Amino acid sequence: MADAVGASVGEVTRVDDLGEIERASSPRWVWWRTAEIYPALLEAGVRVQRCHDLAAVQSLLRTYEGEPFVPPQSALSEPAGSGAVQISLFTDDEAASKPSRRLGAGPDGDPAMYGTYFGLAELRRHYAEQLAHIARVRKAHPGFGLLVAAESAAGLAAVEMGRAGLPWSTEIHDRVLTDLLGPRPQHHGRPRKLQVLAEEVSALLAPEKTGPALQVNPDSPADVLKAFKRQGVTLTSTRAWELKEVEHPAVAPLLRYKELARLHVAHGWGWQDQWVRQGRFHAEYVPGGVVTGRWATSGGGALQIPKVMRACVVADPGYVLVAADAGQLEPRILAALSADRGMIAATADADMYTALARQALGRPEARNEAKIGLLAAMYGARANTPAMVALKRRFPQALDLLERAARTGENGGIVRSVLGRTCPPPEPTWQEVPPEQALARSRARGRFTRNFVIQASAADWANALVAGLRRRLIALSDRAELVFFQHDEVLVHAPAMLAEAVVAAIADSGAEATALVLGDRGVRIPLAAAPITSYADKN
DNA sequence: AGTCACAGCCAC
DNA sequence: AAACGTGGCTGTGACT
Repeated sequence: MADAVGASVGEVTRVDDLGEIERASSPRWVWWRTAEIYPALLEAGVRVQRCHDLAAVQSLLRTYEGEPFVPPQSALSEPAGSGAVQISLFTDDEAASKPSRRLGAGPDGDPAMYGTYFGLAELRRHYAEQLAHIARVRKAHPGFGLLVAAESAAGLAAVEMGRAGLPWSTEIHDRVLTDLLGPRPQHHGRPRKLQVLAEEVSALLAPEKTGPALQVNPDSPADVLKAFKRQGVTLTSTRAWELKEVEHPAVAPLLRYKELARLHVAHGWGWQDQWVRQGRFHAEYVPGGVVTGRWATSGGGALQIPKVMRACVVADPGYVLVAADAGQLEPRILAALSADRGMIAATADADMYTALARQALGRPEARNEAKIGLLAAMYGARANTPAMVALKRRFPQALDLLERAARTGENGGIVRSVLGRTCPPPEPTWQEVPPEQALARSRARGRFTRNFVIQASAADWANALVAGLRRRLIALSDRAELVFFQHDEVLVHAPAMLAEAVVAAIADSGAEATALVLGDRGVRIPLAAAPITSYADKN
């Protein structure tokens, strides 16, 4: 693989030379898409400190500046403090979908060594154009430069995380699955305990027939609805919360079946075969994969690991996992964005919801009402609970920010995160529907923009956290690795003797993210890091 | 045999 | 308690 990346145009730049340059000056490498280039560099042993991901930045700029310009896959580096641009170019024959010219055979006549002659000048022009655009955007949104840097850093962190993998004990995983489901079935098919539950459900819903074949397939909502109907129970869906309201002997085994079936199909042995190798769960992370700037994953479902499966995440012998999450990140972000003095004061409390309950409802024990009320306000609930009314009275500025974001969306406008990420505009034809649907669409758009300002700003903060933590971990040790990141929490796998240093690195990164993203607004975002052996031990 | 919308549940 | 934001993923069932 290393050979496939060491092509040249003009002056020769081999991957070894790239490593030399990186070690000597740690330039900001400029390239088209981190996910396409960086894995090969890591494979060749080159870890990069900084980059500018043109594709990622392009998508940040898209809602500010016209149509995207799509350059070929290439890379160049701009050494710090120098006007000269060192050029290297590496690509492989996956670039064949774009116009390319073969540069020559590799060491063994390997035809995989391709490159593009025309790409570099355009790439440099594109970079220059982006810098100019960024400078313009920064005049209105001073944080935008930070957003660009954090987004690019997140891309590097994501590739490194996917490569390192999350420590995953297949032994514990097998044990958890066997305890819950019975032994692994020989071929595919239901494990024993699932099969027993399925037969029980079927017998209770269709008692008139018996036999090896199921009369009711619990995986089929239509089947289940029909069966309940025959029993005189009318349901509008087979959702768990609706089934819980029903008194029928089949409900309990059906709910248990659904719970276990979910684990089996989504995180069972098949999942393990596909995604876990040599004790590591390797997922592919996609920073900015969500419109709000949150990360997504493609394959493996790393951002939806069920809580019961966290027991499978264990540190290697002699290592620890240092876990940290930002408690109640989104309401703290709301306090900062709105500069609501009462709500900012509440962020001093480790449990912000108790502080909100005390201030708005006069009862700290009403914590849960306050929590639900505020989350509902941030998500755009249709119903107005008493707690929401009380919150609005006590924290008018904060709730008003949400209302204004909603109005903007309802009117077809766009909103931005604190650092200047914009939400996508509505489709031009979004209101070309009957009037009653137009209103529903407008409301839905309002809920989206209402939530966007919070979720996207929280993602800004989290990306700044990841960028700072990555920088500190590189300085600390190659053996302290970021192995998991999920919206507002991080997991670092490190030698036990580095535990305290990692704890400090996380705390410092959190404080830095808060200062950089939210400025000096007096908002506190607690980020308590603690070394653990198993992810199940967190909190 | 592939594609797609939908239902439902997992995470935050 | 009810179904209100962002996603990924899987089986079903209708379709080509």
